[in-house]
Amino acid sequence: MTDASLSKSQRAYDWIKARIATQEFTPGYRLVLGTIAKELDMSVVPVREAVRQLEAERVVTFERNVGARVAMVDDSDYRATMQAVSIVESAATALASRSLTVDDIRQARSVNEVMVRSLDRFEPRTFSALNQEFHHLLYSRCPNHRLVQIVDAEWGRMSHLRDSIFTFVPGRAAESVKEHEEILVLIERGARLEDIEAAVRRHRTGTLAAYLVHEHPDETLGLPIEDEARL
Amino acid sequence: MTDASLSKSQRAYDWIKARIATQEFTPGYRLVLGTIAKELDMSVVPVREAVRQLEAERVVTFERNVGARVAMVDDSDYRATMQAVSIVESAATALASRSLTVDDIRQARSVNEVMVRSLDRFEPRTFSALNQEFHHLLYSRCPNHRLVQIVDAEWGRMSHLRDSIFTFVPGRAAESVKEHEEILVLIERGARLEDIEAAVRRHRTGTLAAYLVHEHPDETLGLPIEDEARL
DNA sequence: AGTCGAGGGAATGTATATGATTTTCGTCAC
DNA sequence: GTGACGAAAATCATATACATTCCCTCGACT
Repeated sequence: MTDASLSKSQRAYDWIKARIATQEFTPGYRLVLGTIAKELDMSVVPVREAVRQLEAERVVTFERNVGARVAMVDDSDYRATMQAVSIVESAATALASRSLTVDDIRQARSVNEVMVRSLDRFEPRTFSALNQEFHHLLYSRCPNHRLVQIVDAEWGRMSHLRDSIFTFVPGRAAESVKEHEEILVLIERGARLEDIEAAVRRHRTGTLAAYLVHEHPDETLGLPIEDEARL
Repeated sequence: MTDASLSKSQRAYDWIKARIATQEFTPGYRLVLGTIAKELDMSVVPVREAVRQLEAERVVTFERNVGARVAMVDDSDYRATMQAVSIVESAATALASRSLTVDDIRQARSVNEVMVRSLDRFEPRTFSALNQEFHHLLYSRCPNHRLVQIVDAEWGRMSHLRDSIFTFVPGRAAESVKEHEEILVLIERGARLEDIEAAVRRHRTGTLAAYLVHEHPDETLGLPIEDEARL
């Protein structure tokens, strides 16, 4: 048993989520309550509860009297989520900037330096993990805890369900680490919050735009390009 | 029976949520599964599921082996949520602006005019409902559906759990409707998205700040005032 | 080919047992 | 008499097994 101190529904939750994270359950996979229950040696009720929790997180989709399957993330979903992240995370980073210690900055810079060095033997998954770590260091100190929660939730969902954006656009990596350093400098200088926010949003929007251009050259986020760039 | 076509857990969900909305269940109220189950003439399982859905929406808090109670919204929670709304909604409104029809604008303006006329016999609840309607008209057309979901969720939670902000600061109402008109003009003119976003955010931040000054003159959102104003 | 109906599989719901937590109450020390 | 500690009981969440209901599939019949 994984941990007897956890409730069964919690164990079921962790178990399912782990399978999704390791791609053992890929998007579209049918989650059958009875099967999972037998596998975990429990009745269906805790499993059902776990599944509905995951539904609330939008990690699985659920249909009445039919069942659950691992959520599909189509492009429009992906773009929408990433744009939402860019908006909320940039605000959170700006709000966090005044609470960052010199040690926080040092840590973030050291992560970014690892990213720079990793550009040679480029590994999208590793790079993405480092990228997430870098950004998390910068926004997680945000005094508005709710903003942090929103960013973590949205980001987490994507990393479970989708490959890293750098899998599709490895060329963006070099530009990305350069912008990271610029953001760090802005924070160190105590730049205006709106400038920090704008810089982070441009950085994130740029990465997303690189993906869009590469994968879907004909589409935008639903707006003329010139507007796109401004937001 | 309310509606036989709904699942029991759905009925339980609606029933509980309605009670919270009508203040019959006030924050802190203990939700006892068995009692609710008997009241609704069903077993505890659907009730339990409904409660956990509400937990996922952060409308109730849940403690293992103890039970659920209607969530308390303390000031810091309230401020954090409202700040998050101001950030996301302003972005959503800007992104929606290009999709608004002249009829949408006309409708919004007419709602705002009702608000203006209601300033004489001021009713915080009614005014707040109109306010929500006004803003919803402007952001709900946002092509990024996720942003709309986030705003709706956060806003909905507050209106269930808390009295309108205008209950505390009725004096803000007049200023508010004036800013609404300014926002409408910006949208009509096809102003830059960043300007629309900034205007909406200032508007919302201003309302929140009015509340803070009134209720807690000594506190800020965790930042020096000058930074506060900028974001 | 299209519709109706039977059957299997899986989700939903009930009744009941189990287990954890909180409260109550009685006893003992001060 | 008052306060504190501990045990027992009540309360309620958690989990199981079983029953029911629903949806989908597949095959027969028109």
